[in-house]
Amino acid sequence: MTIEQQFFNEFRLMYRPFTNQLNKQLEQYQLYSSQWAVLRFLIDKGPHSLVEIANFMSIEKPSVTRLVQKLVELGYVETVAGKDKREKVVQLTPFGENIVQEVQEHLKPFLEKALAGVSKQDTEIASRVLANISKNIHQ
Amino acid sequence: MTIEQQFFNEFRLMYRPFTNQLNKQLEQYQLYSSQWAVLRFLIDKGPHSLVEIANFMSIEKPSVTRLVQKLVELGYVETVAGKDKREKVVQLTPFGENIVQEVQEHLKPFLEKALAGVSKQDTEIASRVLANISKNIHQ
DNA sequence: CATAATTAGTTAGCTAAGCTAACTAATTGA
DNA sequence: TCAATTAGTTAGCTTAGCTAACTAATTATG
Repeated sequence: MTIEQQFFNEFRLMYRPFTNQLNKQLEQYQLYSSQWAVLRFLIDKGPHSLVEIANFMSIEKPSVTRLVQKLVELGYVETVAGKDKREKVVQLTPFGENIVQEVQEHLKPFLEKALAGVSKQDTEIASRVLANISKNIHQ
Repeated sequence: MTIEQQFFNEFRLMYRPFTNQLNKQLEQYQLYSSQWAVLRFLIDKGPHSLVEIANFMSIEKPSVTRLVQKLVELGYVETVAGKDKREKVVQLTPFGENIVQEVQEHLKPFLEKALAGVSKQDTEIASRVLANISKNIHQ
């Protein structure tokens, strides 16, 4: 087995258990990891349209529509008119911003436990490797 | 954003595009990435029962039943009696072994392209980080 | 040793997290 | 001006799981 194969193997083996555990951590906020990813994007990069969210997350527009609909229902985000009459800009509500802060705090020990025994340097390297792959794969 | 958050962010952002592209690569063999993961396990670790496959992949037994059913249909694997009358041991057919070799070869350039610009050392580090997380997360 | 508990596997039906196709409404460009 | 493009939606499908409830076989216990 080549090192490339090894890497993608480990990647796949980690994905499901991690996402399951993350979803458990998010349950009390009525969030799934996919919805949380949208909130994370909004807090990190500010308000964005649905198409921009879709592009960033590499998912299709209808998927974003549903994620955002759910987050609106929960009162975590709201949509406002964009520069177009077509465009809808999604932004966090004040309540949503509080929730995001709270979730960040709540997740901290979980993420730290997941990375226990891994040095900052190695975490950074792994992070860069993943970003690099995204870049290589894109298009 | 902490480095831990950054890492898991990159992880999530990479997952879908990578899996989509991998599924495209596997299409000509009538395989999905989940089925390919089973074949990979069998070629690497030899014949195993359904429960053993489930444990290794961190998925539930019914999910394995379906994956294996499909692989049997394709003629890539067969099941033989285990030491028990209950146990079914899954093993590659000679045809399946050929296919796995062929797929490995076919995927090589794809995986190399995905990891282009990443050093062997960094790939290894990232690989170890992922394995470490799997270990930390496990139950 | 009989029966209770456990284990391997299956079936049925559900869910998360996407997808494509086809549409409307608004905008842009030839 | 009207054709093409773009933002967003709805409907319905798919992958890759899941849980609950079951059968058949095995193991442990009173």
